[in-house]
Amino acid sequence: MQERIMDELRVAEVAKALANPVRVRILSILEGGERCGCEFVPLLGLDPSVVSRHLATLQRAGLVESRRDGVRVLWRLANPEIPRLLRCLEALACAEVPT
Amino acid sequence: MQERIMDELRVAEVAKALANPVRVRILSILEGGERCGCEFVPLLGLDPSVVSRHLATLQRAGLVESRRDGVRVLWRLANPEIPRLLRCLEALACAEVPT
DNA sequence: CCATTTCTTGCATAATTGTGCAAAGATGCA
DNA sequence: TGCATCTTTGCACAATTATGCAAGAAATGG
Repeated sequence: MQERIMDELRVAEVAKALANPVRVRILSILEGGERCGCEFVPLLGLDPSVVSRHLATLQRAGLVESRRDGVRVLWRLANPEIPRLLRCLEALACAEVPT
Repeated sequence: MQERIMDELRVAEVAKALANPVRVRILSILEGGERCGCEFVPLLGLDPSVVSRHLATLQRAGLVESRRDGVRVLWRLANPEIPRLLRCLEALACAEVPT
């Protein structure tokens, strides 16, 4: 019961990290491999500060990891299960036709 | 490219519906089968209006469906893939230990 | 040390979300 | 019709989120 609640909190936390189109896009880009943070700025058309915060949100949720390479920070998916999760969400996103 | 954006919007919409512990709990309860809306009130300890809104949110995302049975409304999962999605999220929720 | 590039943080602001109470709707039954 | 039960909606309020600008921090190279 208590663990149920914790479970649902953590699941909701992960889902919250996915609950934004920009962050979904970031993850799907990272499916292609490691990327420098600055690469996302032109790709997403957002301020660097905004990109930084989205990446931090994904990191807090445990979905991405980073390493520094000189001035740059390189980002990658933190878990090989993430593509499966994205496919799962896409399947439901396409299936949904609520009336 | 355009479809990419639509895709990410819809994925984020579905994720947004999952981005709340109460709604995750509702879905996991519905994994056990159809339930009357009023059953959730004592289970979740929330006002009936709040329960109604959470169910409406899940319905808008295409995750649950309902049918009326007299004065009651019975709810069920709208897609058999939802348990798989929940297991996927749980796996990531447990795996995450961000430092 | 200074300049450059990349990244993060501190505001401020607009928009969204979660909640409960009260009231209104919907349905069935006496 | 009137009542009881279940559900939804209108309103208000607190909390959270997304965004951009400006400023600061980190690393590199001259």
